[in-house]
Amino acid sequence: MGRSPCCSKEGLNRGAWTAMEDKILTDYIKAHGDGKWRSLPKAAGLKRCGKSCRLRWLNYLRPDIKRGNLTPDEQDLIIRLHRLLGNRWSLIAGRLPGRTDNEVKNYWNTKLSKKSTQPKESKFDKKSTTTRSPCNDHDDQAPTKVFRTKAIRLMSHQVRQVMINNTQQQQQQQQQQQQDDPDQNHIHDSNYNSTVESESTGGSSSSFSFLSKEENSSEYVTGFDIGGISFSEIFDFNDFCDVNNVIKGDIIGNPDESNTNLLLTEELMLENWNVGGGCDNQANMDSNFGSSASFLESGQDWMI
DNA sequence: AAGTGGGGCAACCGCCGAGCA
DNA sequence: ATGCTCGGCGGTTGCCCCACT
Repeated sequence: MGRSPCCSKEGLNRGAWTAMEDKILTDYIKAHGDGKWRSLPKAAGLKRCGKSCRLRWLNYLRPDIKRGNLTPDEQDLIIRLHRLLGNRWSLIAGRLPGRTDNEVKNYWNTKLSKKSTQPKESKFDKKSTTTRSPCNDHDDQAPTKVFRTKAIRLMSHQVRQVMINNTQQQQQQQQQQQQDDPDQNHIHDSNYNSTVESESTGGSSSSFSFLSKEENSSEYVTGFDIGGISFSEIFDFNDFCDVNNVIKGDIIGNPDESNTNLLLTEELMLENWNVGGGCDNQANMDSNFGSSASFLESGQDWMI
């Protein structure tokens, strides 16, 4: 026996929403706010399942929904995030302001999956559950494996701030190297006391630290673990540059600022892809993006 | 003009984890 | 500790439209 349906389907409308239903739902949510999806249909006088109402609101009726074709930049970002995150559409959509997971998913399944190739699984995928790939083009490949989203979200409740430190010596080294070769990919963010060096410079051992919410301490802790998983297992410090790019542009940056930051991140990511050796470095790229996925998961929870 | 196949997209389905009693 | 409810997610389905024959 399967599980019981989320709500009785008897007497409920199904299929496409009418303009009247849309108006009722919109008016109700504007007046009372969303949430309480189970009771909402009855309260609003809709003959719809609560889940259906939620989906309709989130995917279509929300005022901040951005309609229309995805821009080339958005398409490109979807491809890259998909390589990083797998079929975790909600996370990908979360990086595309105004776009819904359903829209991203549909777009991927109908268009981008044909454009994008997935040469190999990322390191990140190894700890994942197995799901069936939605992409028929890859049916002959191993099933896509992805992390379950919520397991990682726990992390964001425990860790509230990311601090990235370098020793003074390292900073001096980097300054020196920057003078020697300004084209190299050094990244410095004084606001967050982070200086991270790209692997193209040889991969120095930049350190980074975290402040826990509980401790609320100014002491930085390195080499901590989360739920028995050492952070060093997730991050490859030598390859941290790419992770930092994501942090700089996407996490620490205000996600609501949308395209400016979004594109900035894209440029940084692309820059490192190129600097890091392009296609020859694909394995590392996948590794790095896999590592950064855990940051992406937590979204603005990382921000203070 | 009618039939057919494919693309695009909205909506549904079932599973999972969090929260709560 | 356990069971239930709820919200959220990814996978899948089915309808509509359009291009092509």
